Amino acid sequence: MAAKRSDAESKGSGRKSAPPQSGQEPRSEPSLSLERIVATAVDLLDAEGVDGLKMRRLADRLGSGAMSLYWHVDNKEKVFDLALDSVLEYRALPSIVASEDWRGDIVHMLEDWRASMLRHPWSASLLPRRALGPNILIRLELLSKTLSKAGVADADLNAAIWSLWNFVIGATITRANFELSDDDKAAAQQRLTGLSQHYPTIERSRLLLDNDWDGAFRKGLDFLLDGLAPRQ
Amino acid sequence: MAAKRSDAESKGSGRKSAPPQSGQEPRSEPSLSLERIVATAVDLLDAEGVDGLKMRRLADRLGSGAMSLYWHVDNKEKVFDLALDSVLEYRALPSIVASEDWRGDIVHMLEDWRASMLRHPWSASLLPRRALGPNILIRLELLSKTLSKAGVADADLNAAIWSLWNFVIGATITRANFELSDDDKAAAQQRLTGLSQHYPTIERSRLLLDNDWDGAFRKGLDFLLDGLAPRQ
DNA sequence: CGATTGACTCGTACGCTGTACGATGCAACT
DNA sequence: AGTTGCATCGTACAGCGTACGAGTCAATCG
Repeated sequence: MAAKRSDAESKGSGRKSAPPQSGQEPRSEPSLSLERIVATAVDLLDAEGVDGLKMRRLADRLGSGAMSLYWHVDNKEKVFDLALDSVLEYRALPSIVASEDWRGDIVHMLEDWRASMLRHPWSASLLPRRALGPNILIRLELLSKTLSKAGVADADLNAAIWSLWNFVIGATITRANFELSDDDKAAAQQRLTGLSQHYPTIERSRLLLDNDWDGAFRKGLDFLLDGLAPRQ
Repeated sequence: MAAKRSDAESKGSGRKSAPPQSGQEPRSEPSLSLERIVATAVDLLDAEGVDGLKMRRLADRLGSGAMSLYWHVDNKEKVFDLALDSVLEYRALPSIVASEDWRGDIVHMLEDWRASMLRHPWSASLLPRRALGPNILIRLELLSKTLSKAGVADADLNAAIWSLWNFVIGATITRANFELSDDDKAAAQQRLTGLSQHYPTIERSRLLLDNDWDGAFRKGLDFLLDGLAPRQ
């Protein structure tokens, strides 16, 4: 019977109960809400990783029964979608609309993007496999507008955007997952040393150990941007 | 009691029964083997995706009971590791050792890498989250050696390798997942059209629809390689 | 030769998962 | 007072990974 919620659009809004007009509480707020569920899901994901998000555990944290969540959310998949997009919000610099420094604008947005995902290491691997939420679309729109302004030809525009997307995604996923397992890294290098006749070069350069992710990200980004629209 | 198998090293080998010396079968071959399990797992993954790989279903395909698999394999995770690495094998061009065309060698290897993963769309998203198997290490070794030969400074070598890694990973994951859902893409673009006041630029360029993945990959790769070691 | 061993397979069972279904409570409106 | 609709929860079910122990069969040993 009950028609369920299922706002469909975006993550927020939807609370319908009007604020109290007079002094006292007219209705006790429902204890659950989409916002609270999503925020708690993010916390749980941060703490336990993708595999650690279980509906029962999420409900426990919220102090509710597992099935209560399904009033606010269609299924577990949607929880991932909402948690993901909620983490990707971007407030563009106010300067950005009229900025002459298109390159700085792009670098700022992409570094913020990467930083946001690294703050929630589960998010990067989720992003390419799920629907594009509004927050990520805003970033793409900004990218498109800025590159266009920078003089990238219309014919190259989409390729340019996807190149930057690919680079950011790849860099962040890799960084997030390597970061989580220092022991494994050491073990891998150890194993490498034992097999140094097979992999002499990467063994010598200690590829698996001392990698300057942040530096490599900036460098690669510069290479890419140079190629896309050479600095004059 | 039984000490189990658990070869630990690599994917292959391990079969111990000697071939028949005389005319007739000396022992009936065990019906299961690591090779057969891994090959069947790859098939199942190709057909049903990551979520479709269940131990029981894998056993069904092999005509065995589910628990028989655990004699050959520690757990389900290991099945993923083995399937993944088995799909990343690379036979370098024989020319490559002495080749002067370092750029061609790298492009060839990276395009082959990407093509291998696209043939098994589940593999790309798995790669950055799992241990580095021997086949992927061979590719990294080749990359390192070739870039070194191309004149990349030792100090930049690791950054260069990871930049290429990031780009290939990101491009392949994105392509593999977008490729799987044409309907979703159309729906997204549809939704975009409805909201064109929010995303005018990407709506106009039809970013979500007509994207030349292969072309964008080649372009981005060229930009990156230009930046890493400019053509003389 | 019978007894033993080790490689290999499988049936059963347990705890955990996502979620369908229906019952319940409660505020607001008719 | 009765009805409606929002919100919550208990129970139940099918399916999952896999621990455990029993079973089979060839090779080996005494």
